[in-house]
Amino acid sequence: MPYTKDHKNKTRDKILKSAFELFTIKGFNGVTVDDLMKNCGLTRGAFYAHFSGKSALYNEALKFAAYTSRLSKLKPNNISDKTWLSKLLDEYLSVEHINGVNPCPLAFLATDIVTQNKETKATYESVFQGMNKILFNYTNNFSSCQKEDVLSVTAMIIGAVAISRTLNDTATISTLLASCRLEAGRILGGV
Amino acid sequence: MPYTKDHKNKTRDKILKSAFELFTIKGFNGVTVDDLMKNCGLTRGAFYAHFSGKSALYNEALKFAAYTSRLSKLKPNNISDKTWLSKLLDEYLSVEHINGVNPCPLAFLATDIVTQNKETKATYESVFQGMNKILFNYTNNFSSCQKEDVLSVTAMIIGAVAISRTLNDTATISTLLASCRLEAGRILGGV
DNA sequence: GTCTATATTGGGATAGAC
DNA sequence: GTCTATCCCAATATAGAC
Repeated sequence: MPYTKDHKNKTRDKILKSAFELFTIKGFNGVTVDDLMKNCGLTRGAFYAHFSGKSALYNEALKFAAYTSRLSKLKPNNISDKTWLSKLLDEYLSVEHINGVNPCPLAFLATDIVTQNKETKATYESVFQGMNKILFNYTNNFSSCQKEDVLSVTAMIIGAVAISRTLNDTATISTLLASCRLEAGRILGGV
Repeated sequence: MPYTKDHKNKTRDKILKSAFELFTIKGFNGVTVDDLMKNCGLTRGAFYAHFSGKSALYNEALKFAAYTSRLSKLKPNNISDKTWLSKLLDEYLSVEHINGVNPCPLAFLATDIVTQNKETKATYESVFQGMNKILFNYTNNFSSCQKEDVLSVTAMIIGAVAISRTLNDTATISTLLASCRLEAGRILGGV
């Protein structure tokens, strides 16, 4: 066999990773299938052996990004929930994140989702619910904060990242991220 | 004169208003000049009598939206800063806003801005700074809250609106908006 | 200032060879 | 599974009439 199943899966993952990166930078309509495949060292024709079209790819890329995001990482056993949560917030509200290191799809694709089909919107919605569940679970052991409080923190940190990406002034970005880090920690119960 | 200067200005404003609406729904690359002009009852050719191109229009539409936004409204003299601020937060975090009534460009265009040129990004940045100044000014008389606190509130309410637009479940939207309204009021000093 | 017509470019998707 | 070649449609922008 010239092309094994393993090879196909690797190619598929390469396309997904590359697609998500490009979508976060240029948006759905700013990315062409040609861009995408060139970015993987492949050509346009090969794309349709993996995905039915660009919309289906977008949905898959969103799932892929959520699955591999920093918030989905498992907490090591030797670390407390509180310490781990603090670390996650630090990473989420970091300049590295703004600059595109393992970007959170909720923040990087936010307004782009409005133009997508029902399936993709549903995926985004469930990723959002998942993020709230993850944060809430970590707060349970040491804090009395409610699900509603977590919702407001989620909105704040997603907003902070989304806005920071549009700004040019690095001082403003740093202040914005630091302010939200403080306030988020406070709302969640002294993190 | 068959076409007066006044007529041209009215047409220009009609294009700007219509353009901003379409951009918030479909994003920059999702809107064509043809869509735009049909939405105003005009044809494509006439567009270039008003704007040098789609990018220039986007920038102008952003300025237009900021200038006519609810946050830019002047406070009536017979209302206290605190009451007015409370009203602004209520409106900003309302279902009507999510559904597109006088939308805030900061929330509705957030990730779309990343793909724009320097001029448009600079406009967005100054609108963001303007929003923070407005909120901060209203808090001065009755609260000890700092500029940094206002920044975190701005991120939260922009994030809340941007996320709410992507969600399908109306219960989640209501809870999200209400939670952020409460938290934002608390951070700003009991509003 | 606004219209119709058109030049030109580019992208999504498919066909068929290897 | 991936390649090249091609079909088809759409979009930006301009030209020239009124």
